[in-house]
Amino acid sequence: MKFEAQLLKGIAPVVVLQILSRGEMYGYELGQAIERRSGEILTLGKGTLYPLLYNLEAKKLIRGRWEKTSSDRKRRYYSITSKGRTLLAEQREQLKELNAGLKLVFGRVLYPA
Amino acid sequence: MKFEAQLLKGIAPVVVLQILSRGEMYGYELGQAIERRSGEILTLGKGTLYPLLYNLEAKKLIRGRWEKTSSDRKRRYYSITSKGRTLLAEQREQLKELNAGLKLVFGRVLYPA
DNA sequence: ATTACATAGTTTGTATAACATAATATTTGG
DNA sequence: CCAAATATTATGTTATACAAACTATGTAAT
Repeated sequence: MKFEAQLLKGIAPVVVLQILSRGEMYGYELGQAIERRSGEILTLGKGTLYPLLYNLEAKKLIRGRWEKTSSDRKRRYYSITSKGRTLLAEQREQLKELNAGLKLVFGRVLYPA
Repeated sequence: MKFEAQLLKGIAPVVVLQILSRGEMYGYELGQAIERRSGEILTLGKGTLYPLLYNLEAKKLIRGRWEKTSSDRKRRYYSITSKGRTLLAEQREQLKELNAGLKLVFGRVLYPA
């Protein structure tokens, strides 16, 4: 689906960026937050979430730092970068457009009056 | 993203089923219809659309038949099956749910009051 | 008439998203 | 002490969506 498909397949990264835009978080916490903040509708398996985080970090959209809790429990905290914020803003625009397109196709069925 | 991801990656099939639910169409026509009915927002490349149609037909969600126009121009017309309608109804429900989840995550940013 | 463009469909190869699963290791509750 | 929850890493699989190349016909313009 043209550039919109990129967004569709890329819905997970946008959600991650959106959640991180509110503040720093570590992977496991982020996974929980996605579930909680979406009303238990969105869920990212760890096999999806962690590789995604590595990928976003490699692209410099987020930045990670290690922290040790009481006695050696290691956590990697991620925060969104300015590059990440820029992309997030763009993707939200595209999400809006996609929404408009779906609304046209599915009409009242999907978006009741 | 759990079962929702299936839907996300599977947005193309749902769109195809939705459009076909209004009446029979052939591949090329369907491609045009998707663009037109989505306000030029959604686009399926032929490298995506045709293989998708073969796949949907193999799953008996749509049914195809050949037709020849004036002088040997061949077209394959597709219509949705009852199995396809059942799936479409289910997927629309999931699309609705997904929408609810995204609304919670992105709030006013994406869905202005 | 020839060129060019739109129509119509098939096929191949590629990138990568999302997933399940297994492995490793720590913390907390019963 | 054992089980469950926490926390991260790594491997392998499936399927999407895509571009691009290919075949072929219909039509409009030059």
